[in-house]
Amino acid sequence: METQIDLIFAALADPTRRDILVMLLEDDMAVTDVADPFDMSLAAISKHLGILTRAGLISQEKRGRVKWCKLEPDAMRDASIWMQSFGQFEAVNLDAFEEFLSKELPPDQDFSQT
Amino acid sequence: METQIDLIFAALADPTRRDILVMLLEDDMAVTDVADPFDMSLAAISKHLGILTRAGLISQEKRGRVKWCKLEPDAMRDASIWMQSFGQFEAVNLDAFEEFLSKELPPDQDFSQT
DNA sequence: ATAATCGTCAACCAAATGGTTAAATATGGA
DNA sequence: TCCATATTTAACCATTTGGTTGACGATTAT
Repeated sequence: METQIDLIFAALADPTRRDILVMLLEDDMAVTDVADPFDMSLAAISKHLGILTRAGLISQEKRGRVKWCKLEPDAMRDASIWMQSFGQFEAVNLDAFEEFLSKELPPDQDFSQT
Repeated sequence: METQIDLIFAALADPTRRDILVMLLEDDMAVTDVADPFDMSLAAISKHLGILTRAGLISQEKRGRVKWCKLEPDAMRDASIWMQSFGQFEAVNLDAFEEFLSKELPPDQDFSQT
């Protein structure tokens, strides 16, 4: 079973898809316009957009014959939070702290006479 | 050409590898001990560790016959920063802001007489 | 010296990925 | 109605991915 975070990281792993997200930062875009700067078929871009959509990173809405792509930053936030919370745990990694202490104060050192 | 950030996001896309990273948060571990909780061959875990290593997310050091795996949180930070800076740009997305304004103040409204 | 442990490597496999081209489906405009 | 535009779908292809098993090299223990 593929979780949402699996889909988000997998989507972000491709440079074309990250570029698309950056483009959408500027403004909502039609599929054709998204495809324009890339040296790749429209069908390929359409697939990339499908992957971004399934990951929840963008949404697509059809108005008339053009389908508009819109950034959905909340989805990105989920993965970002995973990483940041990871950093939080890292900050309180007791073992690393203990190792640090053991280097500062070698365990066999005797302070009882000082 | 695969950039470091490609490798990092691809590495994070697999739940087994994310689990391994969480385990390494606790302490450095031998390959065999990393593999233990997983219902998967040692060789498979060895491959996952190789992918994490190439992404720079962990490092491996062989002491005697055991190879120790160690978390390298700096690498994660690169991808985290990509996402966060993305959020920064989003915060100053002028077009979205303009759209917000246009909803609050319909453009054909006439304030000249008030 | 022999045996057990730690880990990788090679060969293989099925499924997923990222691309192509060509045809099909809407929808909009003349 | 007929043509052009916008986008997806289908079929295909090469490569990558995530897993397996079995053999192997290196190290440690008996």
